[in-house]
Amino acid sequence: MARMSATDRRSALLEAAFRVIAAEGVSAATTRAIVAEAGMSLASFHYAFTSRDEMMRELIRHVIENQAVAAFSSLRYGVDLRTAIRDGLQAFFAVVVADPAHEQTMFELMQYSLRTPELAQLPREQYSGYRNAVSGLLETAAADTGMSWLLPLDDVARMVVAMTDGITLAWLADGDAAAGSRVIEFAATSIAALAQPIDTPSPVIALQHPHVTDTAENAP
Amino acid sequence: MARMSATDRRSALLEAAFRVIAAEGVSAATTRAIVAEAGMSLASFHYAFTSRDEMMRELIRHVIENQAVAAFSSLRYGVDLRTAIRDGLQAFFAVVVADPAHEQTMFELMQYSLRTPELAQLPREQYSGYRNAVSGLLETAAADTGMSWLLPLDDVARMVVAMTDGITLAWLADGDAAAGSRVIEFAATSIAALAQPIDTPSPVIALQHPHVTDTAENAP
DNA sequence: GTCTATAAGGAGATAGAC
DNA sequence: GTCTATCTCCTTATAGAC
Repeated sequence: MARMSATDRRSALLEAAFRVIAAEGVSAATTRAIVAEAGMSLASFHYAFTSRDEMMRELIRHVIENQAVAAFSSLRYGVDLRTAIRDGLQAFFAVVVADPAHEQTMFELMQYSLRTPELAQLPREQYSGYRNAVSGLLETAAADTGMSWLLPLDDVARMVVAMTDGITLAWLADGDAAAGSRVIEFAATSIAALAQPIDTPSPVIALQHPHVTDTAENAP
Repeated sequence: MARMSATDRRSALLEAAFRVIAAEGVSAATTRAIVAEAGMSLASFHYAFTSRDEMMRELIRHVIENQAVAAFSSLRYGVDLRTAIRDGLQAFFAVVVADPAHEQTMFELMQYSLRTPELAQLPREQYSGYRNAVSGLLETAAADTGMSWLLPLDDVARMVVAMTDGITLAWLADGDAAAGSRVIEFAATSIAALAQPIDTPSPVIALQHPHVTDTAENAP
């Protein structure tokens, strides 16, 4: 193999590892399978990384930082809030359906992190990142349509992330994309109902949320 | 080890396997780890099962058939629909929080199934089972409170299952149980809004669901 | 029927030639 | 720097004593 900088070799191996995992799962991502995918010799792997564990840590950190929530960004203007949310969710779902292995890999890497003590806090950062991205979009969407959220923005984002995860997982399980789209239609309505027109003088609290059960946090 | 019938030995090994997976993940569930957990010798494993693969198939079939959705069943009577749904969701979530390893194991076994060609159709049955169980509860809850669903019951169940999956996954990631409970409060309101009083003569379609995007099913 | 001992192969990691 | 060849460990599975 031609000479490559250590940095390039690391990148090439990380990309190869992701492809192997997407195609065959984490358990199939052996060092041998990864170097074969990257077209390198086995020794090159340990020249670039001190161990397979180190590579997995790097891979997970990388995918968490570079997660493409870009799908959401296709916000249309001049539509009502529900339509904006609906479009965003359907666009996200279309990306999932077009590349199911990618989302499945994200779930697998999350499981791997949760099972690896030194990586166990990464999913927390990952979900915090999801919520931040979604919060920004929700804020923009509400502002553009003259609405304001009746709940803390982060909680609305939590609900949106929960819906996308739930719909994605169900689709990975049963492959019924039409049903996923139907659920998105209802979900968009539900989420839009968590906002009210901004020019309403007296805040109308139409939602019931009498009390939140006291449940202690666990120690992840 | 004392004599055991082959059936008892299989059951004991399946339970031991589940415990090992719950504690350390699928990748740690080697035949050696499983027989150690069950207090047997390695040879006993292959006396009960022809291979580790066969044991995993049996384990997954078993957990899918015996999944405890019993948590939902704590339906209170004499309350409104939203409260009934809220109670059910909070009861489910309390079970998850009390035994996180169990839910994590269910997700891991689902991933394993999806990655194993001959088991790849099991998650479909699993989710169909979830929806059937939830549908029954939703039907009862609506009937008891004099309400009727504005959407196909199966679609409402889909939304409930998506919410529970999404909330569970987020909690496994970040351990914020209070946030999970808050989302449940909002979700219960949203889901209850998909029903209307049964004695309303003219059906009031309050929901917007203009059109469902045509998305073809994938081939799982 | 249940065990110990071992076969056969795949894994991560490294030595040492070039 | 990059390779081939190899070390060592751990895996599933089985042979054969009892």
